Amino acid sequence: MVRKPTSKETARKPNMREAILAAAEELFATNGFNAVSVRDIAQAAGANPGSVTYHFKTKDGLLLEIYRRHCGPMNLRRSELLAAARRVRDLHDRLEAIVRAYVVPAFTSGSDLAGGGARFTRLRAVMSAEGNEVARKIIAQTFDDTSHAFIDAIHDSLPHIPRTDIVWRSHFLLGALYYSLVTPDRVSRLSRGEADGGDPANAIEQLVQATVAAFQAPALDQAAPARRRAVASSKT
Amino acid sequence: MVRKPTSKETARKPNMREAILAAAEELFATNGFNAVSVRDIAQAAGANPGSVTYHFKTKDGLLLEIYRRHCGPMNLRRSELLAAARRVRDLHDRLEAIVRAYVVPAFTSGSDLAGGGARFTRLRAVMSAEGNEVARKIIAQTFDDTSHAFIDAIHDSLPHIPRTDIVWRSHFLLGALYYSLVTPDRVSRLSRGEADGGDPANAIEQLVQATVAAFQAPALDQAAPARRRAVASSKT
DNA sequence: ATGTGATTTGTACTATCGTACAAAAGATCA
DNA sequence: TGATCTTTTGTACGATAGTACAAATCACAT
Repeated sequence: MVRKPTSKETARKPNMREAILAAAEELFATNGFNAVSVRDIAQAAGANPGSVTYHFKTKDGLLLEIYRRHCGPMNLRRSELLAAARRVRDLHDRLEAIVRAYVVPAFTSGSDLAGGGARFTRLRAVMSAEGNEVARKIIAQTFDDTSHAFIDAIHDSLPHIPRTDIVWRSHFLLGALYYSLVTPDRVSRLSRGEADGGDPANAIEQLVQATVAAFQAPALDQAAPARRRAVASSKT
Repeated sequence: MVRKPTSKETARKPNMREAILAAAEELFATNGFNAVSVRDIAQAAGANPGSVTYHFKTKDGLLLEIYRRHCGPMNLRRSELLAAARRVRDLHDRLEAIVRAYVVPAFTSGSDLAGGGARFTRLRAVMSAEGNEVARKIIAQTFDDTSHAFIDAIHDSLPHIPRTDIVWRSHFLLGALYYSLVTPDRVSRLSRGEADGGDPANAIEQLVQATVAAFQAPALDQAAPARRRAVASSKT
């Protein structure tokens, strides 16, 4: 007995469910979790508030489903790009390729693309800032593997830099990445219109170039982090 | 007629007002604006909910007062440090001093210190992520001058780098700074306990060193940002 | 001591929150 | 067509939100 894919076991009318997910993603990403009500989401999706409860049971459940929808494909894409990057021979080129593999999927603009997309990355940034519990749990258990893989890859291409420094610098990378997606207008404002903070290609190039240089910075001596030669010499 | 400073025109009992401000700052910085209720703040400060209304009128007014309290002193401190940094002769040392002047006040741990402090910086990070309107307004009109001063100073010490690139990189710096204060535990986790993400001195050194290197990265050619030499060929 | 203005308390009001649930509507197949 | 299941709607409930306000309390000058 062959079941038709259109009827029972999947949703009969997936449009509304998808519309709610998209609306919630957009609203959460721009306003935070607590500032957005279920009614706001329903209205933005052209649905009834009760429909949200029907599909996702709770507001937390809705957020959880957004994460479930994106995490897998995004990590897969990153893994593919990372594997390709690791095959680059030249160490400097490899480093740049690795950084690019980390950054590019986060900036994908496609709405339903497997890359995850800028909107989902921005959502993660906002949830992380709000200390959202649901997000914190799913992030730690989903992204840490990927993060370790990237850190290891970077470490391989920069053997003389201690792992600790690489962790810090990749942390800075993620922070810069998040912030670029959260307030792109600030770049436009501070550059007096000369740069478009909202242009993904621009942001990616700037971020990759700056980050590669940051990774290549000399290692910090662990023992005495406070005493550094540079600033003490002439003034201060 | 000489008025005594202790009585009428100031608050008679500033303790409670200060306690409310401190509690609100702490709660907003860790949970976001909307997740924290006036009653939560009052309870944390050992005060009555009505007391918050009395001193600050509205919840927005409370947030506004927190910003008013910190912005002035923090920018003053940064200006002092920046002025000192600009007097450094060696260009590389000067760059490091400038970055340090930007970073250090943001990490100050003192509770009522003029530096502004890590808690206030974290608050700004969270408000920025939430797209808080009150914060957005006061930030744009208070911090942009300082940001421009730093950008100009960095530009002076790196004349061959276009201003646009410097804007981007200082944007990344702020993002990294924010993120380090928002989720310091992530550093500890990813480094498997080898680094303490919560240690301000450590974070400052790592951030300064990585950022100086990022600023010193070669300039991006504005015309063709997509085509870069590094990744296409085998060597640089 | 007492009056006076500044603060704190207690409480209440209205709005909105997340969620539940019964009824209506739509779809699918015998 | 009618039976049955899924989805959508409409509405309601209890909890909690921000804020207002009168009464109580406090600190201090006279």
